[in-house]
Order: sequence, then C-alpha cells, then structure tokens
Amino acid sequence: MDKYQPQDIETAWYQKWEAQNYFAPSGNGSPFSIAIPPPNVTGTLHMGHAFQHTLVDSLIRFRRMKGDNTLWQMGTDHAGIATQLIVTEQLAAEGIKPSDLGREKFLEKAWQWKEKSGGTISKQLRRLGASLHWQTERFTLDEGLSRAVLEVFVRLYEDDLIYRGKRLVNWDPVLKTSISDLEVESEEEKGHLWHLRYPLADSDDQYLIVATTRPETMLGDTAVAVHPDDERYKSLIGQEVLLPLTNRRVPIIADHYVDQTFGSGCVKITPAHDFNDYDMGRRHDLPMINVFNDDASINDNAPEKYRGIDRYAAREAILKDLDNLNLMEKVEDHMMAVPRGEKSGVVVEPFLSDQWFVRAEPLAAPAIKAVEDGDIEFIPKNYENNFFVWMRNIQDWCISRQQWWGHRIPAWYDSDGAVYVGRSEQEVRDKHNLADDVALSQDEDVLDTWFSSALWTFSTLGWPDKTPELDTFHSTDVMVTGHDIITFWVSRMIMMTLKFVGEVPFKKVYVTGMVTDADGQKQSKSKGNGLDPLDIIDGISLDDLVAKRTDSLLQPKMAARIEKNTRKEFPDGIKPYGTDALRFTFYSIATRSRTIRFDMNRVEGYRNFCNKLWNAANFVFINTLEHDVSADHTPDVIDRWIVTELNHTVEIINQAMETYRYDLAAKAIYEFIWDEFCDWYVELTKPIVNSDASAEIINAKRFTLLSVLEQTLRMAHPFLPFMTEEIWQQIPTAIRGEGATIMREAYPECNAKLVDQAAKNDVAWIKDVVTGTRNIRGEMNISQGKPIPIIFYNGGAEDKIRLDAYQTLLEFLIRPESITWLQENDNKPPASTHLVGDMQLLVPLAGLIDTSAELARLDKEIDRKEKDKTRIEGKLGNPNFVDKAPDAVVQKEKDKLADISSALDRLREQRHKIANL
RNA sequence: AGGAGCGUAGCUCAGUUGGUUAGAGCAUCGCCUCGACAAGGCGAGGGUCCUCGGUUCAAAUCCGAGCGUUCCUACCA
Repeated sequence: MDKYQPQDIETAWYQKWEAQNYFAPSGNGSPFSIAIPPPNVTGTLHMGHAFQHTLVDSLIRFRRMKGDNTLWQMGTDHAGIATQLIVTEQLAAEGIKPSDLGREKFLEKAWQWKEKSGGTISKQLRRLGASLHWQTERFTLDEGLSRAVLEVFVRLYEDDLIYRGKRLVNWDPVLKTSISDLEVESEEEKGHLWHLRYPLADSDDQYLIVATTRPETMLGDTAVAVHPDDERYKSLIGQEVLLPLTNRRVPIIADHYVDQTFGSGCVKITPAHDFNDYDMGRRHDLPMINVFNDDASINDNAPEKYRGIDRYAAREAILKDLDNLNLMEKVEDHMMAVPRGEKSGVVVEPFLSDQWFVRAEPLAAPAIKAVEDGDIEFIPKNYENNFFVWMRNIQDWCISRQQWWGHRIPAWYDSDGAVYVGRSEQEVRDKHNLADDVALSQDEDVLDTWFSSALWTFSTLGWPDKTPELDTFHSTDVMVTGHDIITFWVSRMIMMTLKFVGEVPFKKVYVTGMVTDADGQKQSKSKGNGLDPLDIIDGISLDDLVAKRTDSLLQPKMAARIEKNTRKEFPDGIKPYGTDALRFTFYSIATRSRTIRFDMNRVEGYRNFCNKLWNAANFVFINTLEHDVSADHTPDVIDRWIVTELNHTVEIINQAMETYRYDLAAKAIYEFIWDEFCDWYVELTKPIVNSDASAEIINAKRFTLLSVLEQTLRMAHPFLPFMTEEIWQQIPTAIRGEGATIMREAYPECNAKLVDQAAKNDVAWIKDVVTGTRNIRGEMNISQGKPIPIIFYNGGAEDKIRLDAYQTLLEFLIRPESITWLQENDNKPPASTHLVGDMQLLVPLAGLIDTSAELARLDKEIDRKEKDKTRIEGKLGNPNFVDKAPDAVVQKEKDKLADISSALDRLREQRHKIANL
C-alpha cells in the first residue's frame, strides 16, 4: 500500500457510494430516521454544522449497518431574511434598489442566487462523508412544502390559533421588517442616562425629573409614572406635566412597576416605543403615539422641526433644545443592554405595526406534556429545564415579515379592509361568496422562516398527503442540534407536529455543545476566528486563510487584528488532514460539555491515528495476501486474547452509541487499534508469522490478523468511513465475503462465547514481563539493541508454564542475551528487579547497571509502596471502616495490603543486598 | 436580577449508581533508524481534583457557602 494520503481516496469513495444509491433506505428492517436540520440554502458549512452532521452520520451509518431501514432526510431552508439581505446587497453593488425591481423581478433574482450558490452546502456535506438520502432532497420553498405551509396556516387560522393585530414588535429599521424576539441580540454597551426636567402643567416653577437613555422617544410620551406609595409624588398623581418641545399635557400616573430607588423615581412613559411602557399604556389606557417612520426617522406625529430626521440626529437636536430651555438636569454615563438585529447588526426599535401572530399557549401545553411524559427525551437531560422555562412563559409568536423572499401570507383584503384567509384567492371567493368584481388584494407580507422549518419532520415526508414515507419514517428517531435553536426551532417543531400529525416529531433531542475557537470564543465572521471544515480537510496556506478571514468584513478596521491573531495561531497555515481525521476529532470532543474548544493539535493527533491504522493494515496485507488463509486454523491464546479485546471494544461502542457518548466510542476504538492491536497483537504475531513454525500455526495467525482487521474496519466505519472502505476492499473475499461495500456490511456484535479471560490473563502476564524489562532498560539507560540476561526468580508453577509457552515471544520482544529460571533457594546475582506477582524478574547488574542507580530506582518503588501500605493500614485499622464498609470492599483492601506487604519485603531484601555490595 | 453549566497535569479533556495507585491525547525530558508506521517505537517526569465547611467508615464524585468563568432568560426608564 502507498503512504496514507486521505485526499487520494475520500472523494472517489463518496462518488461511488452515491452513484450506487447506498444512502437510500434499504426497505428492510425497523425504520430509523433523522431529518437534517436544514442548512440555509445559500449558506456555507461552519464548524458547528460539520460537528453536528458528523455525529449524525456515524449514527446513521451505525444503524444502517445494524440492519435498520435507515433514512437521513436531506433538505435546505430558504432562510428568509438572510437570503433577502444577500440578494439586496448584491443588487446594491450594481446600484439597484429592490424597489426599482419590484416584487416579481426581485424574487427572480433571489431564485437565481439560490440556483447559483445553493450547491455549496451540498458539496461540503458530501466532503464530510454525510450519507444523506439526496434523492428526496427538499427545500422549504418548493411546491410540496409550500402546500404544507399553506395548509397549516389556514387550519391554524380556522382554529383561531392565528390572528392579526396591531402590536409592539421588534422592528429592524434597516431591513424594515419585524423580527422575532429570538432574532434580537442584546449586549452591554456604553450609553448615557439623561435626567430631564418635565415642568408641571399647572405650576410656574415646579418640575419632575425623569431619567432616560432614549431622549428622542420623549416626543411620544403620553404619561409620567411614579410609584403609588412614593411619598414625594403622592400628591401629584392625577396632575399633569407639560411635555417639553411638544407642549402636550400628559398625566402623572401611579404604577407599581416604577422603582422608587432608581433615578428620581419618575419614569417617562412612551407606550409606542418601549415594551414595558406598552404594557403600562394598556393598563392605564394611555394613547400610543408612534413618532417613528419604518426607517426610524421621526414622523409627522412629532413637532415639525424634527420630522424626517434620523433617530440619532433627532436625539442630538432634542438634547440641545432641552438644554437651551434649561430642562437638562444632568447626564451620566450608563451601561445598558442594546438590542441589535442578529442579521443587520442595527439597533432595533420596538415599533407599533400590524402583524400576524400564532397564539402560542394552547399549542405549548401538549408540547410541554410530551416532554414531561418522556415521549420526547432531551440528551443531556438538563436541557429540558431550558425548554420548560421557555415554554411555560411562551409569548405569542409574530410570524409576519415585511419581506418578499418567503411564503406569502394566504390572506386577502377587500376594499373595506375585511380579511379572508384561504388556500387560494379562488377558495376565498368561493367560501365567502365574493363576486368576481369584488377586488381582493393579497397580504404583502411573508411568513417567518421558522414557520416552515417548524413543519420540517413531516412536511419533508409528504404531508399533508398520507404518504408511505410519512407512515414509515415519522416520528423521526432523534434530532441533533445546538442548544441555541431549541427555542427557535425544536420547541416549534414539537408544537406544530403534535397539532398536525398527532405525534412527536422526534423521540430524542441530542443537544450538542457549541464549537468555539481555541480560546473559547464563539466562532464568527466578524471576529475572524472561524474555520471552514474544508480547510482542515484539504489544508490551506496562511495567506489564503488570512485573506478568507479578512475578506468583506462588516468592520474593516478589525482586519489588522484578525490577521495578527491568525498568523500567530496558524503560522504555517493548516495542513491537509483529511475527512476521517477531522471526523474522528469531532467524535473525540463530543463530550457532555456545553462548549467545545476546537484544538488543531487534536486533529493532528487523530490524523496520526488514521496513519497508524493504515500502516497496520499494510502490515497485515504484507504478511497475508500472498497466502491462502482459508485453510484450517486453530487460534492460539494470543489470537483468542485479541478477539476478546475486540469483543470488549464492540460492547463499549454499542453502549456508547445508545447513550450518545461519541467520545467514549472514539476512545474505545482508538485504544483498541493503537494500544492493543498495533502495540501488542501485531508485535506478538511477528515472531510467528516470520518463523519456521508449522503452516497451520502460521495460517492461524494470518487468519486472525485478517479477520480482526476486517472486524475492526467494520467497527470503525461509522466514524472513519473513507479509509475503512478503502482498506476493507483489499481484504480477501474469503475473509470479508462478497459484499460490494463496507457501508452495507453488518456491524460487529459482541459474542460472549469469544471472551476468553484466561487468554487475557496470559497476555497481561506477558505485558507485565515485557514492560518490566523495558522499564529497567529505560531507567538504566541500557540501549534497546544491547542483549541483556534475564532471570525469572522464585516463580510459581503457572509462571513456569507461561515462560515455556511464551519464551519465543518474550525473546522477540525483550531481545535478551539469555533467559534463566531460578528457584527460591538458588543463588541469585545482584540485579535490578521488577516484580511480576510473587515472581521476581531480574536483570543482573554486572557490567550493565550502576549500583547507585538501581538503589535510587528501588527507593522510588519502595517509597511508593510504603505510602500505599500506610494508607491501607490506616483504613483497616479503623474499626468504623471494618464494621461499616461492605465486606467486599474490606476484603479488597486486605488483599491489596497482603500484596503490597509481600512486594515490599522483596524490594527491601533486594535493596539490602545491593546496598551491601 | 433570576436560572443553568463549568472549574481535574503546562494545554485540551475523560473520570455514569461515593470505594481506581485520579486517567488519556498533545506538550516536556531521556533513549532508539529493529523491514507496518519518525505522522513511529520504548521509557520517564508532571496533579492541594478552585477555596472553605458539612454528610459519610470512605468524597474529584453528594450537600452548603464563597471565588472565578461561560451561557441563557429578564431587564431599572
């Protein structure tokens, strides 16, 4: 075999698998299905995606090999706001505004962009080895899914679970659309707190002081509120202030919401521009004066002077005017949470507008129950708390967006503004007996992207039709996702699916940790710390990486810092590690932790691991391929041992996959392949395979080498799909069978009959003898090549039997000058000692070892044992321990003490002898 | 402010119902080109399991408080 070069094998295998249709459900076995969290159609894969999909792929491949009828449903999301934003930006580059084009032409452009860039994510998924069922790929805006959306909207409306109303919503003044609470990100920013004087209306010199961070909203104030128990202001309640600059009279009201201790204890109330004030306004029946246009400039409800200017310019003007009127008490610096639109990055405004809402509470109740009852299980379980907290305080969901790219709301208005909802204009006309000459116009808005995503598990399977796919694969088995979209998506899928399908969308929710950079920072374009999984697979030069990270930044001034950090973190760029290594890294770091720091050193380590497996396979082939291994063979103890270890590993993996502990599965595979198969089994076969032993004995070795390798490949395939396939294909069909692909072979099962404890004990003895000798060599600086005499002293009958059986192996591994067996009363030379149970393994000092070095080595060992002895004696000397601890625990300590005591005796005796030389 | 998570070797992390000599990988330090593999082999060093207190015969593990850190939710205008 050539050197391990992942790029030589990976893409070719994926193409073959896909061409052969191996990703399709087999049609046999019990159904197992997972719906992919739909990536944005025009998006690219980031590390978090790669992580999730890699985990899912192992599960899919695992279940497929287990014989399940396995479906991994592919699909993409139209990503309303994000896509519209990109298309708008592209048009802007050409100097075109969306309004120049109009709705139809704009949507044409958007579809063109989708066709052009929609393939990126698919290519990336293929490079990851994701065994998705591409043939039934769906898109949230395709005909079928749009029909599902329509159906759901209409039925919800008919059930009074959707309504339209004028409400305060989060408004993005750049995108000019409402956005959901979840799409708003608040971060602490420096601001100011202005203390303003509001003169009392019926007094010449008295005024109230109100504090605000948003002085420009004062133009829309409709009250000033104080706490009802506040002695300072009690007498003023019911009076009025004269709102500066507008000369409106607004009442002083009392409300428990007001905190007497903050600021002056007086709050200006602007119901149209603040969520708390909105609530208060409704409680007190205050007028709501909206002073903003949809781009957050001041509108005609404000004094003429300020009309048409932007909110921040207006702020400056207002502050200046107030100051001139001597109405500015003071200004303080103030830290506050500023809400910004996730997509645009601009400060969002609470804005009064007509919107559509889903009544969430009635839908939430069954969803909560499904989780409470265990019909849906979160893994790790503590995420259920997040879910419950969210669901029990759920707010109505604003589903309308003032955008073009998305599902248009199926509502029509007549000239009087009456609203009709239906699957089509014709249906509306028929249902309401509207004559053809009644003009109807459809609602201009589209639905929130998450509305269609919420139907994902069943809409992709053909709903509202009753399809065989829906019947077979719904509910899906597990949803793998990040914790950040539990509220966005997971909870809404549960609500909608229960409502429309009457069953849960998935039985389990596996919540992955969030992949961060090496410093624990969230990866993002703006921070310039993101990694493209493909760059780890294919490698990238430092300059290209810097260019990629600093290209088209929103804040170009960050570029220098990003470049510096990147050059520091990746001085040589990124080497090509291959998909298998990247995948194995993901499994290894998939612990229960919430955040996962991605460390390139680990990728390198697992690339080395792939190389190790590759070379081990190479060894096996060199020693077997020229020979017929189908002849008779009887496995010896060593063979039975490695089979035992293999079975043990299979058992661990099965258990790990049941509990979604990918890290433990990866660890078990790593340790089996490297620590057991490569370090010991392969080494133990060498003296036999290359010896003049009988054909039957050698054949047994060759058979076991191939057969264990073959099983190992199947065992590792869900995690390392490419290299396992490549190697597996080279295994003789006499061993692997006639199958065309490892993908569709059976996953190894643990066979209890093949577990051989005696073989394990024998190999443990061999390991002990060998490592003991190596330890002496290492610590005494005796080179590996130098033959040394070894004495087995005071061994028991079992030791003798083992020595006789394994002498050839020991000679190969230890390379001794001689091996001598001495009885208890034989004279032994001064020697360096290692204990193997009661037996002493001796390497005579003569000519090899410095006495003082050996004394130091013995002292270290004696010291270690003495500490243990003291600790255990302490335990056993404590009557409470002996009385109360379980007998087994006490006995274990007693056994340990006996072993240590006897070992100490021997070591001390040895030390005494050497000291007296 | 409320809720949750985390704090174990220089770094990144395992440690599942309390009983292990507290482990792994990377990094470090020796030695080794012996035909699978230097992307390697062999060996070694390295820990107050954040702190304090409690429960227990026994605590990295359970409980409480504190410190540090991350995230979520709600925000005081």
